[in-house]
Amino acid sequence: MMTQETAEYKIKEAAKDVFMVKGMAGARMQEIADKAGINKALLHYYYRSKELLFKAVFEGIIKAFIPKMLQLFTSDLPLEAKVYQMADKYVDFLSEHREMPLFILTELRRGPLKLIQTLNIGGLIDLSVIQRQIDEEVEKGNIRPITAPQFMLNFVSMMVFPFAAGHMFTGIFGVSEEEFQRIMEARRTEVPKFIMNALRP
Amino acid sequence: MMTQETAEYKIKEAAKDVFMVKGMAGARMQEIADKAGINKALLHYYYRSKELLFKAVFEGIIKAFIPKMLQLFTSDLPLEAKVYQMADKYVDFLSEHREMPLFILTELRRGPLKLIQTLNIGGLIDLSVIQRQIDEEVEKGNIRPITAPQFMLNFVSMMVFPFAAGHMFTGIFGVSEEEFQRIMEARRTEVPKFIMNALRP
DNA sequence: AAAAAAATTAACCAAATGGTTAAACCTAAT
DNA sequence: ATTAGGTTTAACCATTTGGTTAATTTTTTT
Repeated sequence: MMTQETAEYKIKEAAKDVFMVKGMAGARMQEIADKAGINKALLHYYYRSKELLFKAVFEGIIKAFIPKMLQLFTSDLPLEAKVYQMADKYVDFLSEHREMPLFILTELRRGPLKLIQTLNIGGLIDLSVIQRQIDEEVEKGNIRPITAPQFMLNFVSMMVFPFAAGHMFTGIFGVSEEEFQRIMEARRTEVPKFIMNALRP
Repeated sequence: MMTQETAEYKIKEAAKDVFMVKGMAGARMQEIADKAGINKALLHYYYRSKELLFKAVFEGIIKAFIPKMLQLFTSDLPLEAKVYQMADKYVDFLSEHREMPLFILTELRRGPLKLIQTLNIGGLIDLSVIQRQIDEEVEKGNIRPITAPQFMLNFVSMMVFPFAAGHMFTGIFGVSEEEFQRIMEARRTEVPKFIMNALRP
């Protein structure tokens, strides 16, 4: 069944596509209109300006993606399970939306930090939850100590960066598309294993 | 002592600054001219077009950065030493040029893959060198097996991503600028340790 | 010092681009 | 059928932007 064939929806989808690979600055309203199969004026009818359209798209993406992840992170699953589940979700999501990471990172550089801060997720992701969890495991002698920020950075880096660097990776190392996908798929379990190994006392 | 106060040089420096944070699409020739303290026409006098100017800048950056790294990677230092030295170089370089990663990644997405391939570094970085090195250590019982691509991805991810995501990181977790720097500095040794731990049999 | 060459600028130009307007077109209520 | 409201479009408009030109200034050569 078709998902909302309304013009407004088609515009937003087209905009998402274009913004995603060209970025705000590189995107052209005309291209979005073409891709949506409608007139350029209609863009402005539904979304007043490029800025607003972008904001709508960006907000949607951020809202759908980041909170889910961060919330999982601060859940109270056991550390190891959490790592495995998160990796799973990351690979699922990012395989589907490969240019999301690069898009978010680039656009975050110029402004919408306010947005992200306004967006409930801002400022106050509680790293202390993870830190406590780590400390507990350390106490029990299950893992060696690590600070929450370093832990987070390591994990998120290994999950997200390969997708952000996909082009470079395939380009420089001459890795084929299929092989790239296979490698990413493997990371679903390889990264958690890698991390848990690293944490062994 | 002043480094080359010639107009041509000042232009390239200004261009580097502007391109670096705004990207090719977002950069404005006027802004570059202003920043260089010269007339806009002079940009075209030295570098014919925006595209050419960008290419000059981009090429310079890529040429200075990537090959050095990759070459170190394929050197025949012992694996552990290599990891430590690379991490060192990464932190040195990226602390100095924080927006380099994001810049390269974004711009690589739209075209200059040819450039990177032309640029000797392309296509044929020999992962087999590392793979062999890994295999040797495995043979000796020093580390557990891992494929070279996964190893590379893990390492490069942990080194580069935090810089690419600097804005997001400080924004979302409310980490201060100084703290961010301290954390990055710590990674100079934390990441190598983390990796070597993970590889312990 | 004069001439030649190189560097630099102010004033323009054409194309691209975000945005607007007024008219046409549908669709649902009256 | 007519009207009213929302939807869609073609044609425009103003601004921005990369790029050019012709003249001026500075530097180098003779």
